[in-house]
Amino acid sequence: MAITIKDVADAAGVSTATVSRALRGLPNVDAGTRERIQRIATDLDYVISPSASRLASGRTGSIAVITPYIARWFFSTVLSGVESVLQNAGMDLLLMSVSTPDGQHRLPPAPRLRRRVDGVLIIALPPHDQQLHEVLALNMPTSLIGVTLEGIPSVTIDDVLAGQIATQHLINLGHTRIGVITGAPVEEPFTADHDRHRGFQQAMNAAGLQVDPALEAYGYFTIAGGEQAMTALLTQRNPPTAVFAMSDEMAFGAMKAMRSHGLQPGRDISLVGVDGHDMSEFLDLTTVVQPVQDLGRIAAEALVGQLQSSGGEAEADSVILPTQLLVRGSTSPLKG
Amino acid sequence: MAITIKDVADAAGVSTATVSRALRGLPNVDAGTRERIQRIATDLDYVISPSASRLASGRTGSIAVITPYIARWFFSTVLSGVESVLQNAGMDLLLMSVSTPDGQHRLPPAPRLRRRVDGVLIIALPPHDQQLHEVLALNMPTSLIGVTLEGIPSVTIDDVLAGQIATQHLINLGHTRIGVITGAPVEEPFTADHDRHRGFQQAMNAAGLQVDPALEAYGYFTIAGGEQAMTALLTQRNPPTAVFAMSDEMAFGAMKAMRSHGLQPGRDISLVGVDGHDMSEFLDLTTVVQPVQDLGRIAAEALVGQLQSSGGEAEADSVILPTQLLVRGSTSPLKG
DNA sequence: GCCTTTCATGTAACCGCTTGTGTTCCTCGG
DNA sequence: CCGAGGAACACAAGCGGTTACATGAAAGGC
Repeated sequence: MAITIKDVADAAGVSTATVSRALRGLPNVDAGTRERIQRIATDLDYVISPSASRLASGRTGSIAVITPYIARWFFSTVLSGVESVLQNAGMDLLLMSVSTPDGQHRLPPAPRLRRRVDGVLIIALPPHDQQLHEVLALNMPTSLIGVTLEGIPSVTIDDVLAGQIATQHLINLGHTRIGVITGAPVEEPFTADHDRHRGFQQAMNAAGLQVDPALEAYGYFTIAGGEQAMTALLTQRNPPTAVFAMSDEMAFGAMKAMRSHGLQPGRDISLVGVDGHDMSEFLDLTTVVQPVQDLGRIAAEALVGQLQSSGGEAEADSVILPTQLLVRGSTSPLKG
Repeated sequence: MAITIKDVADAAGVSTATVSRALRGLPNVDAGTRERIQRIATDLDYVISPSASRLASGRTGSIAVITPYIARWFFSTVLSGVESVLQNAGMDLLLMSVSTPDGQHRLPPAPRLRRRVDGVLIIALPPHDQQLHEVLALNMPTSLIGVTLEGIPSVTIDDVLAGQIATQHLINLGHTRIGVITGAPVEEPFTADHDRHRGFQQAMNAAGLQVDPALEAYGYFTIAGGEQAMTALLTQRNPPTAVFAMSDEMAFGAMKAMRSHGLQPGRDISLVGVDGHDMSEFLDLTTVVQPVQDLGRIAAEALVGQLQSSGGEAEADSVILPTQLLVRGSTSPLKG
């Protein structure tokens, strides 16, 4: 059997209680004793049993990250931000994905959370998602990333603003027939989606421009979806001269569609995305950059902080991180 | 306090032992009793305490996934495959990244593994990586993904073959001056890297072609690295007519470099990658597709299987998954 | 009809740590 | 010189399950 706290205690000639306190840095332990215990623990190659510690203390020292997708750029990038914080905090990161409309059958996450984690981080689940609410009903410390919900701490960007900035950029370039590639149909008012669209409309209205319903298409936040959406826009009787894609990946798809139609992004049609995806630079895509990794990092820090000062209820504050328009070659002034 | 197994036992008028057996599906429990207990447990909204269960049983029901990168395509895609399997198996997935040569300071994973997980999945750590060996020294059930190591179960593709296939494709198209963009310098014989290079050499030799050392460049498996490498190749006095990039992402970078030099992939220079990256179709890149998600899925299945039939030592078998050349527009016959 | 199995369940000893409640021994002010 | 206060530890009762072993009843064999 592996060696236990008892072995350390015996070797040090103290009680297990003292070892426990010494090793965890609690007060009321003589400096010399503590040092000796630490040395002995090291010598004995002692490792605390997390299960025992958790059972006794009631804290699990781990937090769950719930996400609809793992392999998509946005989500994995957020995840990497979260991971770095949790690693530094010495907490375990339990990763679990949830079923998505298009996805396979997955177990709902809520039952697997109870008694298993101290807190939950949820990445971009739509605000009315059932599984999201099941998790919230658990009433454990939770932080949302990329979505806001009344009363729940969250970290996001200002999606309305992002939509405005992108659209305004196109307007500034002289475009008036501006198309938009959104995520999913309105049945699914995914916050980012919805808010960016509002920003789009506000910018258009402010400029006195019409939003032509024929110039809206759904791209479902995927490359393939963006391609289809752009194809739909291009086959209009009167295609747009500029397009706002609500994510870079959809913009990539849109670029492909443009090329298939013999059009060149930035020359024949202007295109702006949102994200600051790794590949956007490579593809010379103008985009509204959001600090994706920071989204995860800051949410994780907030949650860890709340758990550690676990005394009072955390004031459910929502953090809003800044975005930045990055102009590249995919947008250019409207020609003649 | 949350309700415990004791409460269920009392409500059912049986002992906690019976509840434990009934709920876990162990034999020697009357069907009626089991059913009644299950119903009561559900009614009471009972959830087992993982910590208690783990402490008592000695099994943690969780496995760690160790990876150098979380946000890169290959790694997050493997991870998604792993996650789906573990979720179905009802196991917890602990995600931890390790320090990389270029990375920040991170705690070594080995100490955090002991007594905390039942098994470990390691994604593409170089075979001689110190942290890898620290983990292996723990001597717990482990499976490698994307790397092979004598005596350790692993799931990979045949990287030599992948290198051959890619190179042979270029040779078949009539190319003779073939450049190669590898990962890191030989100090770091990352398996995939090294093996793909061997495949490259074998194909070249078999065709009686010279491998010009001047036509080798390091791309470090990143887009930016690929771009630099390609730039280096293009500024040779006698540039290659075709290039084998050992990963799609490096190939993307290479494409960018080519465009910067006014060259078009597939017309002026042929380019083939390895991976089957999401974006490769979009960029019309010829590539050797590997089943990345399956890599993770199969490794996870093997590990879970080993843990469940935990009796005998698992025969440390290495699974090799097939690859497939996907010819697209980035490669074409050598022009007169 | 008696003895051996087999099945269903109970009993209770852990699993390894945390923490509230003592107990001792100093230190210090008055 | 005495009592109060506090620092440094020890004690021991959990935390909530699991599981080896014991028990009793029903079933089966001869």
